[in-house]
Amino acid sequence: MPEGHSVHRIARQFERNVVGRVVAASSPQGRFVEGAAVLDGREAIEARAVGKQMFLAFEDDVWLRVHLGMYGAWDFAGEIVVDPTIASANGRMGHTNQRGTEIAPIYDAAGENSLSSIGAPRRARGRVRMSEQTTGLGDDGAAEDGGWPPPVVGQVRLRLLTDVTCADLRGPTACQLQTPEEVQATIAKLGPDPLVDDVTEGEERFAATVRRKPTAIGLLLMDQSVVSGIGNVYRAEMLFRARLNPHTPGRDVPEETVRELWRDWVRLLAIGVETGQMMTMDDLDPEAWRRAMAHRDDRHWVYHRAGLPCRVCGTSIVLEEMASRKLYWCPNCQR
DNA sequence: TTAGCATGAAAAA
DNA sequence: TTTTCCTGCTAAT
Repeated sequence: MPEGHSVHRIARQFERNVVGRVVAASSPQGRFVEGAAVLDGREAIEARAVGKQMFLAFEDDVWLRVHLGMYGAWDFAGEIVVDPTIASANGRMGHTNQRGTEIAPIYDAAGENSLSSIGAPRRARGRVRMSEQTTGLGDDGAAEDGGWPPPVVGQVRLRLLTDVTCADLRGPTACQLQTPEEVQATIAKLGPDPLVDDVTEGEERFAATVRRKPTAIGLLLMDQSVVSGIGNVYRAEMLFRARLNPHTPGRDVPEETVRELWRDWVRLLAIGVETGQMMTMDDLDPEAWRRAMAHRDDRHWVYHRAGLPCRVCGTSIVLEEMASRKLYWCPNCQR
């Protein structure tokens, strides 16, 4: 259930482990057999993330578009080259066994192969390891548990196998092949992404869009055509950080506040990509931060805190449905 | 064993 | 605005 930061990390993972290699593609689940057949035997050329979507380019202008939706996840196994920023993230956390980390080796029953999952928190357990040079990879012929390739577990829509890395995709909302033109069309529909677009131009686009809409800002932040990558957690947290009432029509939000929202997203996304965590209480002092991170439910200002006292004013955090998604906010701080 | 839930979005109405 | 789809975890039974 990734928001934008996770998708950028996934793309980074593909760049390090899959791009530049020929893949063996298959659809163990059977629901992407034709697409897998097209990809099979092609070299991956490029990985690109825009908002919550990832695009993987292969030889001969064949592109794979993946949107994980709420349930999707990529599981990596084998010799996984982990981005060095993960080390700094872990160092900052000060934990070796935290929950909620997006890249976490998981050991199978044999205790040999390591698996790493990015995307859904359901896989986010186990120890974070800095050096991912995995042991236990059998020779090419080995097909037993703990061997190579790893056994298929559960519903795997698409498996991309290189000589040393296995990437399994499960539960995506979208998984399709596209032409370069179709990729461009998909991207054209998306609002600015701070890690894709020039941040100054992005700010102008975002501000111009928001300032002419009568729609509630709480809806606009979730609208991927307005701004890319923000999901339900970041929405709630950003509105609180801006002390902004979610129901305020976009056109009524002061210009400077709109721009500050964009700059906050630029900041939060960068932190999220670097750490793999949705750090929205980044202004806490180190000790408070340590305490907050020790408990999964202490990480947010308002998200998932319905009925609990606001961290700033003590008012009970409100939970309401907005466009059939849960919205958390403080009616006192966010006027 | 089952029901309910989740960091999403497109189609249907 | 409501329904539908995608998957797996967890609390309740």
